[in-house]
Amino acid sequence: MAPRRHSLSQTDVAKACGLSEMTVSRVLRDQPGVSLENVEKVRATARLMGYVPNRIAGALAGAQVPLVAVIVPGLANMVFPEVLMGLSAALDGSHLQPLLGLGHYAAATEEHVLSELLAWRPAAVVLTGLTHSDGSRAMLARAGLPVVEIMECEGKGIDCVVGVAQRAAGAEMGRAVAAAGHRKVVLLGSAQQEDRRQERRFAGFTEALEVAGGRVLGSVSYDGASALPKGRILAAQALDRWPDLDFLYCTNDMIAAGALFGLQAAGRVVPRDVGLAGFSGLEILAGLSPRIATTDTRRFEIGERAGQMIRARLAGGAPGQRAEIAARLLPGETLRARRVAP
Amino acid sequence: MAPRRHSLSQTDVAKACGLSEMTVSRVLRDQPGVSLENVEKVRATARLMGYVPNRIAGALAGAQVPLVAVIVPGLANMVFPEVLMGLSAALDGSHLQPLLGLGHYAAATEEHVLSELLAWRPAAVVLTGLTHSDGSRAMLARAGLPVVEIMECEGKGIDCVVGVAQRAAGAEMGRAVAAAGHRKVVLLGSAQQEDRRQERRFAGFTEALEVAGGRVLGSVSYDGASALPKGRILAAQALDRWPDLDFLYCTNDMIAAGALFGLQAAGRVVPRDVGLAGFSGLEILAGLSPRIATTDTRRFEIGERAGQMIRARLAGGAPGQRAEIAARLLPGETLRARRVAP
DNA sequence: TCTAACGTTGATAACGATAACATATTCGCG
DNA sequence: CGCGAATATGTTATCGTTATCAACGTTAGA
Repeated sequence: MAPRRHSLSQTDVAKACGLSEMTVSRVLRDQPGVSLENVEKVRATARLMGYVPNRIAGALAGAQVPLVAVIVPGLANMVFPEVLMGLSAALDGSHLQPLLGLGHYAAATEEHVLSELLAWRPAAVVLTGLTHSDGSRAMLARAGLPVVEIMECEGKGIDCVVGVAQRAAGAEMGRAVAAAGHRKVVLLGSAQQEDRRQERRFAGFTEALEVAGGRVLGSVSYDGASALPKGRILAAQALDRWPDLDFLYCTNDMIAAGALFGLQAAGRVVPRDVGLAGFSGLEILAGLSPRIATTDTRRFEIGERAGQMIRARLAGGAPGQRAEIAARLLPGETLRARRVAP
Repeated sequence: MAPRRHSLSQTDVAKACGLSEMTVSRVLRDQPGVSLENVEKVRATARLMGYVPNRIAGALAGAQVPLVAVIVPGLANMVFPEVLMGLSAALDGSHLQPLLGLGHYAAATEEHVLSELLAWRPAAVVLTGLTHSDGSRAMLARAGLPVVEIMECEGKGIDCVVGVAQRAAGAEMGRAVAAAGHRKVVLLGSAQQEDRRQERRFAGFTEALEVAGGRVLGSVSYDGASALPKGRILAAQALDRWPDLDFLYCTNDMIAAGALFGLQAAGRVVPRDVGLAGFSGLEILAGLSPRIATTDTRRFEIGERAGQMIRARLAGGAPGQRAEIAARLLPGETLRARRVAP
């Protein structure tokens, strides 16, 4: 209707109340030191006028910008959406808003996106993984704000770290696989560069397996997005190359599900002939039969914990906090019986 | 190291170059009218100093806040993550950043989140669906900014609308199902309140099916998140109640995949005894066998188109744009042969 | 009665950028 | 050679809020 030239400012509310802007500001931020009478008058007037405070102006004037920059590599596979839900849940109630950037699994892109997000002078930053470009590190050092690195927790972080111990998770699965009597394992991995997490997991797995008398015959990997058909193809390749394998350890559940179909198509009975395990605990596959062995990495909790850490840091908490979320082994039905006959 | 009192402003860069702030500002925004010599000097100095512009200040001074408020109901099922990826792709290259809010499938929450996001005075808003509370509508009217409503496109929007025609998509599947010779159909739906989209889709499906001689026997529905086990349970319930059904039309692919397993567990051959179809075209299930008939709703494109519309509107384009993304029927292998014997 | 302390309010100056206008400087052309 | 146009730069005011400090009225204690 009317030309929305200057969109209803605190000044307007102040005038309408016959009070100063400062008093209005105090009321709207729940600061103490305003008479009850005026608190109510301001609240009522603001609501009546439909006034929404301008955080841009508030941020410029105030000490802190209530924004959290979040950079995740992508949203293609439910892992990071779940993290975001956890983060969002933890941030609810504070006035902090997540500002989302996608790093596309490349440190160079991450650096570019980071500079774009830091331009907002956010109160805190959430990054994925512990590997970042020198440029990114320099920017973060200059900005001097709370940083939370999520997903991994092996290695030195910039500030706070929340993640699952990939190596330990891999090792736990390695022990379980060996204990179930599997001996000749092939790894189904992603060819994604810079995937330290998979690397660590596979390393821990391999070591634990070998200690227990098993052996990794080799690995095959895919590139591109993970999806069922990829797993099927990889399983076929693995069977072709190592016909006597008796276990497939897959880098994620989607690949594992595809591999399951691939094994069945090749006439192998799971887990009698060949067992398999995935990683992530994607709820989406919870109903498959047989239930695939996997490691639940509790992504919602990771996001939630990250959010809590940020709030703690902004409330004056100490830097350098670390939280290790314990990954949970879900044995499912694709490992052989736990105990081999004596 | 040094106390980060005032975090490196344009003024500092200007001083270092021996130029005015205005010239620096112009260079950093790629505005014309600065000598090549000074452009390079400013760029070099800014990079050297590690200067990152402050968008908060820029936004307050300038006409427009380069932020897009995006409210999606949730991130639990890949639909909205895919939309976000499309949106993010379309926004790349502009300086627009998405500011994310979760509406949790409730109009009241949406309204609250909307007011929180509008406090940032974003340049545009993206909302899900065409159903919003009066409060939300009032706020948007007052704000007077470009609004894009996504996913649905049947009905009147606030401003721009991008979506698939749910009714038409349902009808297309209805015709295909009837043409494939299926006659006795049960609907597997979600009990989610406020799901207009499913409602329209089922209505279009039912009508087209009946025109072609088929019949909907009834429907069963679930609540909570959609997942494979739910589909399996629903399929069992449906078989129990209508033993002679010969088709299941499911509200999404996850449910359909579960239903497929449920049917197989009950000894029905798909599609000979019972056919089925899902909805969404979740890439994640692309490798299942038999490939499930579905409707690809092209969510990435929806997000992308929304982003393009926003950029067009902000560049002075006309309001009220509408884009209908054509849903794509993917017949898969769970419909009977297209032609029944003559 | 006077002063100190408190509780409440308001005036003023930032915050860091940009819009709009003003001011050199250079160039072309009659 | 001088004038207008174009180019390049600088000056000033402003965006809407909050920090800071000053000022007010009131009450309690000396």
